[in-house]
Amino acid sequence: MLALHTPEGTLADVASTKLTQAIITGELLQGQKLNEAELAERYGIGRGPLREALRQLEGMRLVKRIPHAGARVVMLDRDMMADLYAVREALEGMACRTAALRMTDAEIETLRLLLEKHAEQIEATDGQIYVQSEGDFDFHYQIALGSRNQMLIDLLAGELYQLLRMCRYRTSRLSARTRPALQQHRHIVDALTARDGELAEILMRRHISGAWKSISQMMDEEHDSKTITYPRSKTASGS
Amino acid sequence: MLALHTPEGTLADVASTKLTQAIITGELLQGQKLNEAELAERYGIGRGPLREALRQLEGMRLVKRIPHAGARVVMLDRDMMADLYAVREALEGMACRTAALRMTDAEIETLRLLLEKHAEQIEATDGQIYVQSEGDFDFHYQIALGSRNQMLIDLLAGELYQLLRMCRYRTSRLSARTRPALQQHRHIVDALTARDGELAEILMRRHISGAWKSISQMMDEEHDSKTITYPRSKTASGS
DNA sequence: TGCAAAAAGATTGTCAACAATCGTCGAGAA
DNA sequence: TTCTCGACGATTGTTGACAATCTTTTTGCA
Repeated sequence: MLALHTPEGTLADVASTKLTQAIITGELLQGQKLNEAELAERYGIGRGPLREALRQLEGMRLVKRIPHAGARVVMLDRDMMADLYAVREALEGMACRTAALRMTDAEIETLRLLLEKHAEQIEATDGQIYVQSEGDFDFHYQIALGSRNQMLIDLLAGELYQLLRMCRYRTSRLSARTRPALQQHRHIVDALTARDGELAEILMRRHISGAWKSISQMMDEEHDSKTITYPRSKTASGS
Repeated sequence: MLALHTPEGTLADVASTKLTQAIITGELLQGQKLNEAELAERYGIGRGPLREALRQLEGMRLVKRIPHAGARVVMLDRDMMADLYAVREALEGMACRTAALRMTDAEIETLRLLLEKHAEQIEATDGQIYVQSEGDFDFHYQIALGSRNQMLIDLLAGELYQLLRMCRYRTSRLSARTRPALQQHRHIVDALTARDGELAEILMRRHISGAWKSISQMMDEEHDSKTITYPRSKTASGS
């Protein structure tokens, strides 16, 4: 009983978790075709459970299935990321406003301590850790929990955050705004402490839209240097 | 080639659609155990596709699966409905604000015509149709489409609206606010026409939170008359 | 009589083979 | 040479049987 060989119960759920990880880390590339037989082989399971896992990932918007044509890893292009951040802003803004009313004093205090830990990590690694690590998600996740809205929690934790982590892996070395982000987090906690829901929402929305502006801008620059513009006309795309 | 016998391609997708309908209409009761073999028999398919359909419904939050214990229809209790309406308010408010900027004049005009059709139906049926029918969803769905945010559209159309329709079937005869609702819809279209995103958002949020207050209040009254309070103490609950 | 444990039954999870469908490659005609 | 049609191969969709797990019933003991 040293180590339970499967983190969750069924093979389909295990496969679902592993696939999620593989997609987020980029081990499975964006737009890549997912061959059922090959994946089943790789994870040592039958195609039945694997298909169930794919259906689950489809629900999380990590893969797109087309009947009789197979599943592909979702293409997280710029438009989709923009949509994602817009939805996230609305949802987390609401979470923050609600959390200001419903979180216990103890929970808010825990949040503040969490930020202190983050601050230490930032100093220790000179600004590297905060954004890259999952630490940032802890903060946002704790606030989602604080809203006491189970549907909102599921929505954020189950779907949006997976896509968001996928964004991060793609753009991790682009954005290095760890210190301003931490400062914004601190201000949010202050608003929560003051039980000022409206302010907390505004700060959270600004925090998220700021993050998007930063990422968006960095993508522009990256884009210009590489010039991977998608072919807008069909000028001999074959060769 | 008169009629394609299956609306969608795979059996799993067909089953998914049928199950969704069965759950929403209450043919499958809330909290009811879903026996795989029995359902597969009923729909004339194997258990494989049926299990995939269940996994898909789980993603839509219409059923809750527990490993090795089967799937049950979700319990749409009052708390969950409150959560649902809160999330919906945030999401549709955002959709409305964005739609005010992105919808074409033609689309807004179409919306207005839609409302006129609704008005006729209301007069013809003396206030019955509007809320009960899917007509209301058309309006909200069109605005979601107008946001041009695919993620938001999927979220609303694919998940929240199903649950919402489930609410309706449970509380359809409770709420009869068809005329005020139509009037609110008209004001929203006016705001869209004026391209006033902020006002459009406010009006939509008020519309939705008003709907929830109405439903919530009616549930209270229904509740009091029936007195189905959950047992708060264990006073011989067995008999 | 009441409780606990074990066996029986039912249900879910998994697999491997079969059928249906789609994409591709090549042959033939314009 | 290029387009179309048809056959082949590969992949997905589906099924039924088997294994693992949970639930219920029954039996034995205190």
